[in-house]
Amino acid sequence: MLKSHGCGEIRLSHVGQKVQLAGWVHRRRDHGGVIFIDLRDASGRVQVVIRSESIPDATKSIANIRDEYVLMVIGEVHERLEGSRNDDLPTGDIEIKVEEVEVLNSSKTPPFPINQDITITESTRLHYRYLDLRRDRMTSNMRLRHKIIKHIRDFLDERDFIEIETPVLGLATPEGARDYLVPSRIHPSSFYALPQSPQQWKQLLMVSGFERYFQIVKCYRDEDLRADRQPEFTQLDLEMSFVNESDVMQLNEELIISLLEKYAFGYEWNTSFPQMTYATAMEKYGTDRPDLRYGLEINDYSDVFRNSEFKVFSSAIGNGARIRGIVVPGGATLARKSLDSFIDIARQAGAAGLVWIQINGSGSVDDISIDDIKSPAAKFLSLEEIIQLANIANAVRGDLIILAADMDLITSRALDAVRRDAASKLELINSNRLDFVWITEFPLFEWDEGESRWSATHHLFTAPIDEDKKYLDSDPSQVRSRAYDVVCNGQEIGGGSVRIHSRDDQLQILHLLGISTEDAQEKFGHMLDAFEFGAPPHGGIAWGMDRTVALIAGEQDIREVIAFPKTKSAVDLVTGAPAMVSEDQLSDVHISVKPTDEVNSSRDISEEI
RNA sequence: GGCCCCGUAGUGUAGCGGUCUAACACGCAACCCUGUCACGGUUGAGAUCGGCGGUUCGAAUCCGCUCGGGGUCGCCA
Repeated sequence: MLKSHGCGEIRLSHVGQKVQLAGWVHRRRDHGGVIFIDLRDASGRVQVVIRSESIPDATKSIANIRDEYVLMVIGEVHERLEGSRNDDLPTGDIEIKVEEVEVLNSSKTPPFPINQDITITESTRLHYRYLDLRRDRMTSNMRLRHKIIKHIRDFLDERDFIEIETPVLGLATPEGARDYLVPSRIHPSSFYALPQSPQQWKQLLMVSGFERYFQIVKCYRDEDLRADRQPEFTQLDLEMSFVNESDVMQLNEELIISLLEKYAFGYEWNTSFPQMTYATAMEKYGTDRPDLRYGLEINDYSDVFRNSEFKVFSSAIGNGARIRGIVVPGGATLARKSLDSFIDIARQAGAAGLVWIQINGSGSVDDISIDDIKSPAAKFLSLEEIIQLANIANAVRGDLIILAADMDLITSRALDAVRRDAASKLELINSNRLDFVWITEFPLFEWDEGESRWSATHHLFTAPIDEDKKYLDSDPSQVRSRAYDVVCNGQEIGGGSVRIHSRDDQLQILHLLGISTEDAQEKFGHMLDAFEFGAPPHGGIAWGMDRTVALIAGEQDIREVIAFPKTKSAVDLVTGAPAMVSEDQLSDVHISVKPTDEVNSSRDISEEI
């Protein structure tokens, strides 16, 4: 080893010892005759002091040392002089008096500062990701990620789970996300698909009798990216036999809480997670991943307007719509601009518009006069209606009521969007909270307008709730599933279900999804066959590890907890992947590529960043 | 694929039709400095404003296209 200690390990107890350290120059302070260098390595930082008089022949080369140079130093640990300690540094009580210095490598001036936490353009960071990862923020995120993953492995190991690796090269499946394909060299015209998740393998492992399996594993989906979505991402995949939903939920709840207790500093959370049905979530929050850190619940105010003179509302109700809305406490002070932006947001979500009502003045809402009301619909609404509305809504003066009239699907989307925007505008979000909730009883199917057929909401191995099986033939929309999602602060971080384990039941679902027996046998024959050999009842869950780590790290973007993430257009800026390959490589895998006019020479920019 | 935001020295920003031969901070270079820790001081170099085209007497500033980054909808079982 080129070092006897880590820079960050040295303490008062080492005073008097001779140590050999190696690391990077984090910062230097050159005072002429004495140079202070904060030397950084993976363990932390320590101040080393170089006096020209103690190393006379190296004086010149030492003066040339710059940030990010790699040094090896030998010296004695000294207690710092009174008054020159640094309380911000764990090693701040001591310093190293250098006797020998060796420059192991020099460094160009980095493209962005390593020793400061400042905002840098995403593309520059990604291009020089190896330097970005030197920065404290990324270093601590990576270490946190490691700790979390290790904790999960230990936790599950203690509970008799075993981690089993499953294939990366697999069979493309219909349904679900677009697959990443890998051409086969040995079998012309045939392709593997990268796994969207090890779903089928883990179910087969249950048939094999392992009973408790998990895997921390990369999954791949060729879909468009988001701040919380990468084309390759990491799942904690887990499956258990002889369980029902509550067994899986309870175990995972324990796991999450044990993680939070250890790593989620500065946050508060519920010690047991509430459960909410999908129907309730949609009714109260307009979404299946509600953010419970604030109120602003959606309510139904149709009764107030059933016979209203305001035809926009009353006729909508006549056409089967409902009037739903939220009360924004203190919203009466919001400026017109904010109110207009709510309308924009609602329109983007597909609503025709919104009606907002601000209630001003003081005193009981029962004494509201028309002068207290500010609303574009003021002249269409009667005072009685507004008073009735305020009472039902528990609104007080100073509040804002936002109403939307449409079919539930539309009002849910619109009010969800407005609710989130209002919460952030009025700063109602307590950022110290982690509010977890289980969402249950999802619909098993959703109607796919584009393809005019039913598709699986969760995935096609999810079991229906027993009492709803009677609707499978008559009205699939009525069938609820035994699926559950873990949602935290408005973000889905995991989801799972109790699975189907009988061949007949599975075939029935496949048929309902429009998959013929023949296709079913071709694409899912292995599952159907396996179910005939004593498949145990089983269920499981998969968590988005990137999202989980980001949540605990307090990061909004999963890129911040992934060492080498891809850009929004799925490009790796470090290596430039994806890129064209040689004709030889293509011919090996029996592929000929369509000539493209604009064979992108788009990689040019990466050189000059 | 739709909509939206961003792109100015190495980095982060300012400038948003003429006074910009582009400003500020950090960084960088040189010199000075033996106790600093975002060290300090003096001096200096460095961008033609992502690219292309257009409007205009005149463009970093307006318009179009394009490239790149990001957000969002679709999509993501």
